[in-house]
Amino acid sequence: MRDNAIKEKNVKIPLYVTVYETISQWLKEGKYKPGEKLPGENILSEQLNVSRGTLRQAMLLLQEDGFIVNQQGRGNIVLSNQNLSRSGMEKIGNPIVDFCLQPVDRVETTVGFQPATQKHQEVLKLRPSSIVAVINITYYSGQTAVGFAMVYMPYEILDDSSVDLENPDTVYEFYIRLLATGGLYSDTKLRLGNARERLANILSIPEGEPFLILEEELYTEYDTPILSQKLFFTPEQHELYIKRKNDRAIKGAKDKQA
Amino acid sequence: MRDNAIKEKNVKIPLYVTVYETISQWLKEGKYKPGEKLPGENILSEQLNVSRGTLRQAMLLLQEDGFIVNQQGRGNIVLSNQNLSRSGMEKIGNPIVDFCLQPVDRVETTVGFQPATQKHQEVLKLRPSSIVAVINITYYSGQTAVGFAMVYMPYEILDDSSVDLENPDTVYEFYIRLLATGGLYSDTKLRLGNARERLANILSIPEGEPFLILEEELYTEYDTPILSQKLFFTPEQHELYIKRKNDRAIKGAKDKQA
DNA sequence: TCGTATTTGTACGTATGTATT
DNA sequence: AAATACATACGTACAAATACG
Repeated sequence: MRDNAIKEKNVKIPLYVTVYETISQWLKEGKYKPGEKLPGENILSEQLNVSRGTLRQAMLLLQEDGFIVNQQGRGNIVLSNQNLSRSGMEKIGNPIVDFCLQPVDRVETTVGFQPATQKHQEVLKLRPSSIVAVINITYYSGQTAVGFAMVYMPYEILDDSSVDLENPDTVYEFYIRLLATGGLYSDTKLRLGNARERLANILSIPEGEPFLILEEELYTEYDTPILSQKLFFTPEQHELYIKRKNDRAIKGAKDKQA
Repeated sequence: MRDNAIKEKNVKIPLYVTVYETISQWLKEGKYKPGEKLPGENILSEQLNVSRGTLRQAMLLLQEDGFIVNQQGRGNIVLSNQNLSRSGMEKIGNPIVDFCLQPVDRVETTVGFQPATQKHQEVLKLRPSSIVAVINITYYSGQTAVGFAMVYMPYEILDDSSVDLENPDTVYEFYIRLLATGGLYSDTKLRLGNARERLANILSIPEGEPFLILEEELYTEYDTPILSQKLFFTPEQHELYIKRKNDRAIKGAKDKQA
């Protein structure tokens, strides 16, 4: 395998990723069933012609994906948890679409620009003279609106990306691709609100009816703010899923609270 | 430092954890400020008298905690993000208490037992003859109830833990400690419900008023179910926070979707 | 119950590749 | 183009936890 990796075109895929893909393939094929133990790391690494260190990097990935757990002295055990279930709110995505009980089959997008308000300057770390793109999106399932989004983004981000700002659909595409970008994180707040006139109209629900509000800011891994948005959606048509998880206690560490 | 690690009492703390603690201490003290680069890995490892591999294990922990990011060719950059903000719904905890706008100053707990229903048998992977502990908890802020929890747990778990089953307060303590245990994960569903008579009474809200319902099952890292619970809480008094995060793209991997 | 074998965890060292400055 | 810095990969050795006879 080491030789293959060298010959392999010029698409530098790390060896441990290849190993990860090989083993996860095995698991999907049922070569090792849930509850079983994988062969020892020494054996596996020999079989795959990689060093044990490289194999262990692959094992780490397999663990993160919930394919296996490992325990010192026991081995690497396959989980049932082929965790096919769709990912939940713990990942960045589009909750209005992802968790809608009805299929969302149409969106309406409008794009506008305005000078950054005081709040935008703070949240998006912009200078006073900056321009902010305002994207409003209404989501429909059939004839009924199931959600509404107000997205604020520094103009520069859209500009740099060579999106056709005249075409709302391309802007929407860009927004969706942005949400799927790796290495982002958010601070998100979820609460319940009561429909005032405007939103009650958009979502076609009676005034005063409750609906869900999600407010969040998105950042890159370097802490650069890239987007601030406010989502409104109907509680009747949405069920949110979350996969919650506790940190695994660091073995030997007394206290990770500090 | 290698010598120290050997002499160090007999509390086997891995060296890389010690290194992690040292560096995170430096960052808290401001030895390196946000935006700055840490010294190179070779230099750092020499300074700390550890191998570069060990240092890199510590760096991994620092990244997971959001202290630094690193980029090939640039270096390890300190983030502003001293991530002091309390953790959100992405971690297992007690949302009724954690996200209540008012301080929760009193809980009332009742404990009962019943044979496992069909649903419990499925969810908690129990045999038909099993017994399930039913824990009901009402949370108060002053005189008003802000939340209510129905917790179902296999009797064996409580039994093994030598909890005084006659004393609801100890059972509550045990439940709270359980939630803080490392290595757990959950499947959680969040939706909105309308108060029927019983809950409307408990939460002292008008019948028909909306409130939040959180249903979840908790598992150990070995996929063993340990608890199933249903939480009800008032939307007016709660704001949920979530830190959402996208997987970091694996460098060189074409497609992790598979 | 007690060793012994097995299996993962930690730590070192070295070499080379690749991205950024 | 060269220097710097992180990324990958190999190999070795021993420690610690678990399983087993």
